[in-house]
Formats: sequence, C-alpha cells, structure tokens
Amino acid sequence: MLRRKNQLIDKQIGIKIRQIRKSWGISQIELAERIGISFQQVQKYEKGSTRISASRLMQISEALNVKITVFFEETEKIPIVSDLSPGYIPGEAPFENIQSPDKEEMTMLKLFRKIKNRKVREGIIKQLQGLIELENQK
Amino acid sequence: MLRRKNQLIDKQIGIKIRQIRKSWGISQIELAERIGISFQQVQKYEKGSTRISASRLMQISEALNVKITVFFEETEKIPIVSDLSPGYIPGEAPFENIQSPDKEEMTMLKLFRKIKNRKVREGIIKQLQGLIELENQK
DNA sequence: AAGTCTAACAACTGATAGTTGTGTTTTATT
DNA sequence: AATAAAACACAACTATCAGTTGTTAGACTT
Repeated sequence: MLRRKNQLIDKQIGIKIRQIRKSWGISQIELAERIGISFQQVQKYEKGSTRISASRLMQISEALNVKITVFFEETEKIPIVSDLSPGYIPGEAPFENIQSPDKEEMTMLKLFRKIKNRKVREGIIKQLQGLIELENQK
Repeated sequence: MLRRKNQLIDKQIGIKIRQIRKSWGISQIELAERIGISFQQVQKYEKGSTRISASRLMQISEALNVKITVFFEETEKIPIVSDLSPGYIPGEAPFENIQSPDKEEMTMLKLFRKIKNRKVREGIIKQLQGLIELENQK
C-alpha cells in the first residue's frame, strides 16, 4: 500500500521525544507512567515505529513540560545519530534555559531527588552557593 | 477501557482544519485528493471522530499551506480546563506529584554546574549519598 | 428535473496502536 | 569484580480504529 514516506516525520519526532526526555533525566518507564501507557509503547514512539497521534503528542508535551511545537520546529537540525553520548549537548537546548545534564549531573540530580526533607534540600543549595562564591573569589 | 479524554484535542484540531480549509475555499474532496485519502476520512478528521497522526497533520498543513503549529497554537492557549486538572497552569508541570525537575531542582542543577572542580563535585555527591543513607536508616 | 458538487453518516476491513513476555545492556552498589 | 536492579530492546499477540466504499441528501446550476 501507500508506503509511508512519513515514517520520517514520526522518526524525527521520536528523536525529539527521546532528547527531551533524557534532558529531563527521566526513564521511558517514568514517561510512560505519566501518560498512562506501557513503556514499550514509548519506545515505539521514540523509534518512530508507530505513528504518534496529535493528541498523544499533546500528552507527551505536557508530561515533558514543553510546548508541543518543539516537536515540529527545525526538525532537520536534529543530529540524527548521537543521542546517548554522556556529555551530549544538542546544538540548541530542547528548551531555552535547560541543557542536557551530563552523567555526573544526572546522578547528582537523582540523589537530590531522593531527599525529601525540604530543609535539607535548601541546606544543600545554600552550601552549593557558598562553594561557588568561595571558588570565584580566589 | 481508557475512554479518550483527548477526543477533545482531535476535535479542536479538526475544527481548525475545517476553518482553514474553508478559508482557502476548497472542498473536502479537494483537500482529500491533495493528501491522497478519501474525502470521508477528511470528514472524520474535521469532526474529530478519528485521531490524527502527527505525520498526517503534517501533510494537511502542507496541503493547506500553513505551518503545522497553527493547529496547536490556539488549542494550546485555550486551557483545557474541562479535563481533569483543577489548578492547571499552562506553563507549569501538569504532574505535581511526580517530578519533572521542579524549580528548586533546577536551581540546584544550575548551581552544581557552576562548580568546575571535579574533586569538589565528587565530594558533594558523596555527601548527598551519605545524607540519604542517614535518612533511610532511621 | 436532471446533472453536478458538496457533505454527512453507516458499515466494513486491513492495518496498527498498544499490550504482555522475555532477553539484553547499562548503571549502581557491595 | 560480582551482583542486583534499573533501563532499554525486540518479538508476538490482540483489540482497536484509520481509512475504505456505499448510500443519501441538500444546494446550485442548466
């Protein structure tokens, strides 16, 4: 039948999804849970092996907290191959103020998330600020 | 089963399609031919009775000579208040319980990035690990 | 009033979105 | 360096639905 030349589009969108997901440091499972489907299905979206409905894409954009338009804009700029390299920094960050955390930053973020106590969290931030000041003024 | 709450989105997109199509003064048949499907299927898109894939929407946007984002623009701005989220705020994370990096985490991450010294970075991580262990074993 | 153009709707079917199950790789921990 | 576990890949199955065809009806020419 009509052989999809549009797989391409789904593929590009899929790559975008993966990029943004990773930039948030969440797993396929996590994303899947947020939108209420199996993580295997998320895989298919990312691989571009199934079509993504507009509504689904909307859900995903909400789950990843980005505007839905990012999945469509400048799709050709996306570097096709290199996604999982640890220090990967996309030509432009998927959204303005964020760049993909590298591996160390990832572990840091994950650890930080494990801390539930607000006071402790604030304390850590304070400490970080202190450290930076110290580093700067020498 | 999962009853689509997202019909809504397809519906809104459908309305947009119809609006734009009519604004060009072309028939369903014309549009259908341009993208190579039956006009009845175009009907369904416009009615929102079937889901529109992202790739299809791309085709439609090309056929109607508009940027694909227009189908979402208004849709996005129009708060989908009616569906579930009571305190929904467009710019913010829809899932408060689970974390996409919240504001605090973001500032933390940014601070962490400012620290160049590897040793210091590792030290901080070690410290966090310690804190967590401590928290867990009480 | 017959022909053409447009659109709505129903019924059918092949394709596929989404599932579950299992295996593999990567990351974290001791 | 061994082990556990999290994260991912892939295959096979199934229920759903995207897309088809067929019919009907208004609207507008001629």
